[in-house]
Amino acid sequence: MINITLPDGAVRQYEPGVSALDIAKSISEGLARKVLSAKVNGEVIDATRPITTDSTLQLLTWSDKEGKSTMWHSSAHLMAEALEALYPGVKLGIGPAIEGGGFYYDIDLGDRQIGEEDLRKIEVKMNELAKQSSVYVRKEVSKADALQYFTEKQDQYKLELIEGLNDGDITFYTQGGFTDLCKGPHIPNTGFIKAIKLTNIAGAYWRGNEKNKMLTRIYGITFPNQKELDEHLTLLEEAKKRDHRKLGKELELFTFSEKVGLGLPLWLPKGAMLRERLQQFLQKAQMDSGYLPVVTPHIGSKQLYVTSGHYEKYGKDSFQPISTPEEGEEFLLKPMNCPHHCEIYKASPKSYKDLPVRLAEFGTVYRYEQHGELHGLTRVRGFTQDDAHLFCRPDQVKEEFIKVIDLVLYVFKSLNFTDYTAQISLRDKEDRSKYIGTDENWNLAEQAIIESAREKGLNTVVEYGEAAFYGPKLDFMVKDALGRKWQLGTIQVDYNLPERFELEYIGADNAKHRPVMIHRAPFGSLERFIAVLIEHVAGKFPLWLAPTQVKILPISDKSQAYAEKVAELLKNSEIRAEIDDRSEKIGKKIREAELAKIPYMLVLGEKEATDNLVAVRRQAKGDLGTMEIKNFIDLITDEVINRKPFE
RNA sequence: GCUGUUGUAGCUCAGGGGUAGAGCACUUCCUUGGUAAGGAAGAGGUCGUGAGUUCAAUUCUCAUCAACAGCUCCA
Repeated sequence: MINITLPDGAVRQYEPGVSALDIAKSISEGLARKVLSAKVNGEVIDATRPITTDSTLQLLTWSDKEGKSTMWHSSAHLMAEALEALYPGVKLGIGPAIEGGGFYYDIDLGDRQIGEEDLRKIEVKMNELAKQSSVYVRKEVSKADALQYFTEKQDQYKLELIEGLNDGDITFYTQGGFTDLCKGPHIPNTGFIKAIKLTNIAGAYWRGNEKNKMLTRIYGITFPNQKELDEHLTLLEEAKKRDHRKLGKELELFTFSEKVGLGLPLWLPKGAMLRERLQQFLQKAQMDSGYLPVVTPHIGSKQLYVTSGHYEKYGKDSFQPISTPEEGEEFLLKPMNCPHHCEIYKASPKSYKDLPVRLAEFGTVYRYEQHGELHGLTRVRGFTQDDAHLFCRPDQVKEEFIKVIDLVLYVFKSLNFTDYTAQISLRDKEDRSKYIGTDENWNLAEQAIIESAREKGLNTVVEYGEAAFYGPKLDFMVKDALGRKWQLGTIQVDYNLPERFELEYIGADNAKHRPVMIHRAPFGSLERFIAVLIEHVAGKFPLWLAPTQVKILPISDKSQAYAEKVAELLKNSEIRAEIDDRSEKIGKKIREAELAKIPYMLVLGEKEATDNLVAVRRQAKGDLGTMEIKNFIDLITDEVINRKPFE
C-alpha cells in the first residue's frame, strides 16, 4: 500500500498504481466528476495516470488555475481534431493554453483561407466531438516511432519539434481519431468540455521568429457549462467599455490625427489638465526626495548617441538624423534623456560629497515604433518620460535603489495600483551579444537589483532576456482592462553609460572614480500610465485628478446668478468647477454630467439660492441632500488632500 | 514590418451598381423645467485615397493609406 497525503493533511492508503481519479471516486462520485487533472508531488499530471509511490496529492478542478489550464490545453487538442476532420491535410504547429484564459492552435492551412464563418463551423464540429466523450489516451513513444508517425503525416512542424526532444521524453496523446505530440496533461475525456467559443484568428510566426513562415493562429476558450461562457463574454464586453481609446474620446482627453502623424497623441484640454496634475504630484514627491529639475532639448547631435552606444544599437531603427542645410551637421530626435543628463553631470567636476546627484526631467522623447505596434496611448512614437538619472557612488547604489523603489510604490499606492508584478529583467542566458558592458559590471548591477527587490519584500518574477542592452531592470508591470500586461515604472542600474561618457568624481582619496548611474521612471511614460489609469478607474478619476471636479447645474436661468456666485467660491478654494448654463431641463444636465463621469454635481435652484445652500449629487450614487457651501468645500478639499479613490 | 478584419456626417451605426439615411452632437426658435434624454426647424457627407471593370461605382476588382486583433519588436 502507498500513502497519499491530501492538501488538508489527511493521509489515505491505496494500492500502488491507483490514479488520482480513483482516489477522487473513493472520496465522492461528485468530486470525481469534477476532477480535470492532479498535482502529484508538485507536478501536474493526468488524473488517470497511475501513482506508484507515497505522494502528496491535490485534485485539480475547474476552480484551480492548473485545472483550467488542463481543460484549455485539452480543448486545443479537440480543436485540432475538428480541424483535421474539416480540413484534411492541415499541418499543426503548437496548441497551448494561454495564461490569461483560453487556448490557441497554430496551424498551416496551405492555400486555404478561413474566416469568421469557418470558426462557427469549427465550433459545431468541436461540440459534436466533445459529446462523444472520447478519452485522452497517453502513450510513450520512441523518437524513431514519433518521427515515423509524423513523417507519414507529412507534418514538418511536429517533426521539427520532435528533433529537439530527447528519446525517452516523447509522449503522444490520442482522443477519438486524433493523435498529437504532447507532454500533457489532459482532462479525462472530451465530455468535460461543454461550452466552446472560438474568439479570433490571427497570424503568428512559427516559433515566434519573424523569418519563419506565418501560421494561422486560432484562439478559443471553453467552459464546463454555458453559463460561465456567457459570463465570460459579458465580462469581455464590460472590459471593452473601459478601453482607454474609447474613454479618451468620450471624455475628451486626447485624440490622434493622421495629418499630425501616427502614434503622436494630441492632448485635449481635459487630458492636459489630468497630465499636469500627475506631473505636479510626482514633481512634489521628487522635490521632497532630493531630486533636482533639469531641462534638455528635443534633439541632440548624432555624436551624442554614438558615444552612448544607442546609435549603433538603434540607429537603423530610429527616426533618421536631421541635417542642417549648410554645414551638414546631423542631429537625432532624442529617443531617451540619459545622454543629455550625462552631459549635465559632466558640466562641473564632482566631489564624492556631491553624490548622489539626482537629475529629473519630464522629457519628451521620440522613437520609431513599427506600424503594427502602435496602440492607443500605450505604444506611441512621441511620449513624455517622467525620467530621472541618479549618479551615485558604488556604495550608495543599494540605498538609492531602495529609495527609488519606495518612490515607485508611493506613486502606485497613491493611485491605487495594487495589482502589479515586479519583474526583474536580466540578460538572455545564452545570447549575450546584444548587450554592452563587462560581465563584471553586469553582475554587480544584477546583484544590486535582486538584493534591493528582496530587501523590499517585493513579489518578483525573473525574466531572462528582458534587460535593456546596457543594463538590467526592475520593471513594474500592470495589466490593462483586457488583461494585457504593460510595463509602467522602471528602475535600471547602469555601469555602462558612466564609462562611455567618462563620468567621474573625486573621492576622499583625492583620486578619480566612476559613478554608477540609476535610470528610473515611476510612471514609465505619462502616456502609458494615463492609459492604464483610465482603464483601471474606468474613466472615473479620483477627485484630485478629475479634470472637472464639480458641475454646477442651475435649474433655470433664474438661478444663473447664484450659480456664478457658487462657482466663484469654489474657484477661490481651487476647486475645478464648470457651470452648465444651457437652457436644458435639469434631468438632461444631470444625465450628461453623469455620463461625463463628473464626480460631483450641484443642483442649484431658487430654494438653494434663498438659503445659501447647495444640493449635492455624487456621480453614480445620486442625491446627497443639501449642505452649506462651506461644508461642501471642506468635503471636496478633504477628498483631494487625502487622494481618496473614486469609490 | 507580417497575417487577418474593418473604413459611410463631429460620434455611434444602417444601407446598397442608377451620385445617400437614422440617433446623438451642432445652429436657431419655442420652452424656465427640481435629480439620468422637453419640442420644432435647420445646417452638415465628392461613402478613407487612387486606379480598373461598367452606359453608370459609395456599392464589384486591384492597389494604397489608416484603425482594430494577434505575431515580431520595444533604448
